[in-house]
Amino acid sequence: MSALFDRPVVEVARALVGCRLFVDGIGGMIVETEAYHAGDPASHSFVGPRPRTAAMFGPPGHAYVYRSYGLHWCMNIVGGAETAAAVLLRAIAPTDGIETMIARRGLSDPRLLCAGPGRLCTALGITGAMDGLPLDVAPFALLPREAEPDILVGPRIGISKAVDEPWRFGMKASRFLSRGFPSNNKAAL
DNA sequence: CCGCTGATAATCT
DNA sequence: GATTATCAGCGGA
Repeated sequence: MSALFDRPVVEVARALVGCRLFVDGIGGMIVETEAYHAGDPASHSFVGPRPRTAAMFGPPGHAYVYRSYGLHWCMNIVGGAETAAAVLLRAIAPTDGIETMIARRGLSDPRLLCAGPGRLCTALGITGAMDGLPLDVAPFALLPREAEPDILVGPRIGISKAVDEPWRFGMKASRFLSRGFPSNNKAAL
């Protein structure tokens, strides 16, 4: 498939920063990601295939959508050289359909519309009904980035295993990150 | 700015 | 019964 996904998932996560994602034309630029795969104790795919995680074991370029803490949806882009690899979308810089996002989110601060995995799914209208769907077919659209941005690197957020792996990536110039990065970010890789 | 807490349901022990 | 790849609201520093 796409050469984008034919590399270690950590590199896929880095390469997705700056790409653009739309659902029914609503979305913006991906500015924060995290990498997971089947050899990673923090990954949903670590314990092998389950009904919930079937999409992670499916083809690259598809969505893996799951419910988090009982109330939020979170979306991954499946892909990477490892088994059952996927990239969690943690933040998007909104560009298109901002009025719709404001209505769905119930607030107008543009910096908080898509700053977090649950928030961006609400803003873009992503639900479990989209689990497993291909991202190159409507309602989805995934566009390559135009230039390689400066990237921030840090440990992943909200996990209790493999907490020191520097597999979280962010766009340095973005004001739309879900949280800050460690100040001494050496582009480890 | 920071930390605490409740909400809520699939999955696991 | 406990845990979880979270968020919003609150109160205190």
